[in-house]
Amino acid sequence: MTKAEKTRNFIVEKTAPIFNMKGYAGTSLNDITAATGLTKGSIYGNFANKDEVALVAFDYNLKNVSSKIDADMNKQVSVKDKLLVYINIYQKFIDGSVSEGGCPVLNTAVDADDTHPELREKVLKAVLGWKNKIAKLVESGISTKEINADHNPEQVALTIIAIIEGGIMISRLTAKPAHWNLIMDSLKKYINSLG
Amino acid sequence: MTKAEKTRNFIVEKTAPIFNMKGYAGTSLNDITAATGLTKGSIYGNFANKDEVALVAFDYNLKNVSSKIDADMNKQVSVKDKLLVYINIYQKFIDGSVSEGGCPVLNTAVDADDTHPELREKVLKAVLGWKNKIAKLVESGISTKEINADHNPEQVALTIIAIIEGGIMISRLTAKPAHWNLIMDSLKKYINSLG
DNA sequence: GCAAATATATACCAATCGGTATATTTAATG
DNA sequence: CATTAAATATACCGATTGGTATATATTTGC
Repeated sequence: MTKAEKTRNFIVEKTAPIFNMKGYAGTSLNDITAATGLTKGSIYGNFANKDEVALVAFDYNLKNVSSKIDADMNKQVSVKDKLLVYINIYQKFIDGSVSEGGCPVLNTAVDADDTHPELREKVLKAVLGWKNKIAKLVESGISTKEINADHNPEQVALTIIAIIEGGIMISRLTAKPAHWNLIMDSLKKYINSLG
Repeated sequence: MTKAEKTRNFIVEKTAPIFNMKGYAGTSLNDITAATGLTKGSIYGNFANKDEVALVAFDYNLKNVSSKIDADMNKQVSVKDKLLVYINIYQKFIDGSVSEGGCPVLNTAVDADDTHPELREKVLKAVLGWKNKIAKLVESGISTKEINADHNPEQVALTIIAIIEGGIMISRLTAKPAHWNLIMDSLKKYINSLG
């Protein structure tokens, strides 16, 4: 790994939490230089512009989530246990012990929806990929009779994502872990009702 | 209504959709003057600063939602029918036929969570009030035997809000009405399963 | 260790940011 | 209609915005 690649990674690591907390418009180049200790010249030597930093930072934040989910999910065998992994992982996104600022999918979707087409496209792909992942999981559960065949895999996927993301919004806003627990209890019941 | 009050309302009406779409940091004073056709002097003659415009704009956006919900809810008699009102109302927030930029609660919660304490406080109160409203509705449903007594009213309230807000995030991002319909179908099943 | 290539810092740019003092216009009141 | 009070526009402020040209360090490959 060359020096520039290291610096690029360093910049992304340091700025990704800021973009996740403050959003695209709310994050200034001054924030970026302050967080990295580098100068503007150094930032622009490694990135074309602020947009590129934001786009790569989103990828970083997303991978931070998905890699943890994949790792924990691979430890589980049943479809239902795999789905329940989300509950434990996302809990860490509320207290900030994993990624500061909460879920990057929710944050970026709301932030970029009407303002930043490129960023919007990235988070759109992330949500659709997430949806397909859960849907295929449900399909495999149906084929092994673990899940009742009368369930629509896409609907199950969208419902799970909605509860998680809505739950994150509420729990981070109210800062009450009890709220998260109650919502996740509903999600557990929903997942267990699938078959 | 004096001239200044009219102008104040005018400014709020014109800027509220912008704050809802672009967020606090993303909305500039240039946006405000462009949307109103007024000058900066006129804006600052009616508001102390950008913050005050944003705070009043949030109140306006919130009332825009809640008044419509209250009106439709009063037409319904059963608790379950009252809860189902949310589905029809919020559908209009996705295609933009009511408030541009989607749900102000979701937008402001995500936007202001880590950045704007005053705005955060406002949306926090809105969510807690919403939660209490649904919880009391569920309690009354339990007392009339319409809803099974083994349900936790607060949990039901939080779950409904989470599904709605998560559903809005997904549906606005993917721009697929089918996604909203599938998620709301799950919400209908959930509400109907209450008793 | 030396040269070439790369990476970082300095100093600057025009544009825009939120905000304000003051002049001018408009509206309310006798 | 005249006077006063309120509302709006003009012109400006310093600070900050994202971005760049160029000089200076720092690596890298030989």
